[in-house]
Amino acid sequence: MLGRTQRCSDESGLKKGPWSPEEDEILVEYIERHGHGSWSALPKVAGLNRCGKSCRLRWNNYLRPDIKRGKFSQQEEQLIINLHALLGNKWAAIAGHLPGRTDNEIKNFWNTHLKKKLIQMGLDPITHIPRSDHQNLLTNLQQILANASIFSTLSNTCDNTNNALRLLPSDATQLAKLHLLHNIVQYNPFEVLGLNNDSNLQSFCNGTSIGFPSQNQLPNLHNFETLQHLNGSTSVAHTPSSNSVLPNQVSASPEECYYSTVNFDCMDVETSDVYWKDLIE
DNA sequence: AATTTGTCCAACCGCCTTTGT
DNA sequence: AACAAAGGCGGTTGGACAAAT
Repeated sequence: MLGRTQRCSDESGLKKGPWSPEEDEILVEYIERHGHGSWSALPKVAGLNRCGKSCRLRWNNYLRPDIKRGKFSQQEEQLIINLHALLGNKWAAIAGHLPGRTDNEIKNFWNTHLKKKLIQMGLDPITHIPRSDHQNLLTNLQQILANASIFSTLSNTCDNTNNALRLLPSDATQLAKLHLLHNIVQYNPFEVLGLNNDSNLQSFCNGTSIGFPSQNQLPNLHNFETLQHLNGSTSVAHTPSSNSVLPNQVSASPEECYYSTVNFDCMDVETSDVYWKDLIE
């Protein structure tokens, strides 16, 4: 409805722009004493020449006592990337999982740091999957092969009690190849290869299908069940191939964790299966 | 030293949703 | 059910500052 929300700028004489220390003091003092109550009424009763919306923003993004300041930690960075892969640009929802951080702060951090980081890694910052345009194909290839190398190293040095995370070097290479194939054809490679049902996949794994690797050359697809399950059970708009077996989450730092299956091992309790399941439900 | 370019982030804008009448 | 007001959210902007030329 046109004009339903009165804009701050429409209200004559109300101050705009940066807040002065005096204004901050008035706002903080008022809210500490009375709570914010109705934001639209607050400026008048508190004695501020601002619109309510501006006061709410100032309080929520800057003056609130529980706001955490300073650099984002590696864990926070990782969490933002993973949450963004699941939720997209739902900054408020993402902020809900990072105590002390505001949606504005996270949004700014994403736009100035994380987005560029993903692009540098050859990943689409919206979908979190490798970019498939021609300009990025070679970058992708290099990236994927590098990933394969580090992934296999990581797999072999991982905690031996976690068998699900152990991959042979050839598995990692094979995974990289599949990943690349996925990029090129822009479809789920298992679908393209006719491996999207159990019996075909079984024959693929047994090496009875023509021209493809035998069982011991395949990555342990079981590792991706969690993500596959999550992708399949949500309507997240940013998951172009919802039944893809390839993970679409990336680590905050390439040198640390390459795929989310490994990330689960690197991250704290918040990244457990139950956590993610609850999150998207 | 002066100018240009790039980066960061607080704050604004406009749209959508929720709530109250 | 219809409407209006308020709250909430995501996209964008513009000014301050730093780095590069």
